[in-house]
Amino acid sequence: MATSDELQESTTDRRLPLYQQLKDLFVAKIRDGAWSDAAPIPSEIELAAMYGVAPGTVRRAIDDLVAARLLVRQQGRGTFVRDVDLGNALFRFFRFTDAKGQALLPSARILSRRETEADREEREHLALARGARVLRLERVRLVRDEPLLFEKISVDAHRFKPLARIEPGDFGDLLYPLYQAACGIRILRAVETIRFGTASAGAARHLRAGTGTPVAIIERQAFDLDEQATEWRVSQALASRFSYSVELR
Amino acid sequence: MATSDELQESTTDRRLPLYQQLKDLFVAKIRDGAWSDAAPIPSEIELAAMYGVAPGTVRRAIDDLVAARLLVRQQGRGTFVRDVDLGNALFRFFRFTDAKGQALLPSARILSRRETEADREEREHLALARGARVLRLERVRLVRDEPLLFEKISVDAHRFKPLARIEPGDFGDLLYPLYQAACGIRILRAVETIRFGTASAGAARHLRAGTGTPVAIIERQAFDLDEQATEWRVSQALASRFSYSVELR
DNA sequence: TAGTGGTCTAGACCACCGT
DNA sequence: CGGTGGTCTAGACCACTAG
Repeated sequence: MATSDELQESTTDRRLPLYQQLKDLFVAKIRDGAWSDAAPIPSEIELAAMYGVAPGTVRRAIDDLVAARLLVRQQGRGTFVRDVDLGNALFRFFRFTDAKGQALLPSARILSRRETEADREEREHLALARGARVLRLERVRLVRDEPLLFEKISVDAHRFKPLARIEPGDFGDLLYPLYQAACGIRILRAVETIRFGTASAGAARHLRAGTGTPVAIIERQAFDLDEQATEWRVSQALASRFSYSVELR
Repeated sequence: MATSDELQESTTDRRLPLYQQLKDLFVAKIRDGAWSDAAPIPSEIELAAMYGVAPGTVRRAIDDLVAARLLVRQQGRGTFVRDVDLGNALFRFFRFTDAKGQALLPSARILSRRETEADREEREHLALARGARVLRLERVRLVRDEPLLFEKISVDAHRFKPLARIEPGDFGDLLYPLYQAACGIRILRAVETIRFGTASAGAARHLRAGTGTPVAIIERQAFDLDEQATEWRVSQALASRFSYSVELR
């Protein structure tokens, strides 16, 4: 059972505002799985009593984590750890659309999985040391059984060790829910860069086109809830069928 | 001088939470220019007294408008209407990068300005009635004096009437600050769609390339602070030099 | 009906800014 | 120094959910 000393004993910086310390503590609970999405987290009044702070202070911390998409409130029911699977998790990062701008619903097939030493580019984009090992995936994504996207995905082999023990056929269509379920890693944010080029031999084969066919190249660096660079992805899509939609705020 | 009756008399729905009504009222003040970026808005305590609510309620409303990028707080100084010009206004919507992913700093040159009847596409993307008139701009954006982007921009001629009286040479490099200064219209949000095609005759000429040269086509629909579709923009960029970066959350 | 989050109040004290 | 926003407290009552 948590006590009112837990805040004092935790590693959070005591010079920070109380609600910040609470946030750090709550994020740790989510990361470590102490709070799961199975049941509501303790009520605001309980949390206030646990940590010896006013309910308004707890509320402020929870507000921030709701804004950061880590928690969801449900009036009358409680506050829950956000389920990554839930709702439109797909369309948060998958921005491909048809010619009319309508979102596409893709499926996925893993082509290969291999552990190897990280190359220079991977070390750079995953903040790894020389000699570190990565897990590399190749994947196609299909819409109505037509290949739309060829992806090369790299992650830190050490952090993603559980992934080596799961059959690629059981990965499912979405990797981020898998990362969370199998490795306890939550992707919160990503940066994508789009440019145009010509298809590599591998991409061309899997996209059923000739080498040198025009493609859109999408590079993605994804970050987890500790802001650590966690996944590096380079995708190719046939330029002739490429359409990508994004909201700027 | 505002009185405590102003909330009751305003058009905001009185069934809404108080802080929501305050937000609506504050947004109206910003839209109408009653609050400008020249001086701080009234202090939280003053606002609470003006409208007969608790300071915490005012604070909640201001918090939301800060999150929506309409206001900025400055501890010890006051709260200010956000200056669109300020800081990185450019890079909020301009997502073009060099080959290394570094943001590019473009200038702009207006090529033409013309008022005409809206075509079907413009009516659709600007929510205009048949027969409505639009102001059409053509523009090139340059990086180090090299043309990077050819843009066709359409806005409601009626709402943007002041723009017809300003010399295009005086428009400056950024349109959204101009929209605000000249027309009191603030762009808050935009949706962009990227695809791949071949250059139109006009675009090719201004990008110094042949007709049919591969280009990236970027369509943008921009919305103002009332969520009204306000600007419709179709841009073309040489595919060979196109690079576009965006953060997904 | 009991318990949850949602709204709102009415203060206190602190950190920061300009004068 | 006085005034601003930043943090924090300690309640009240309402709206919603589940049993």
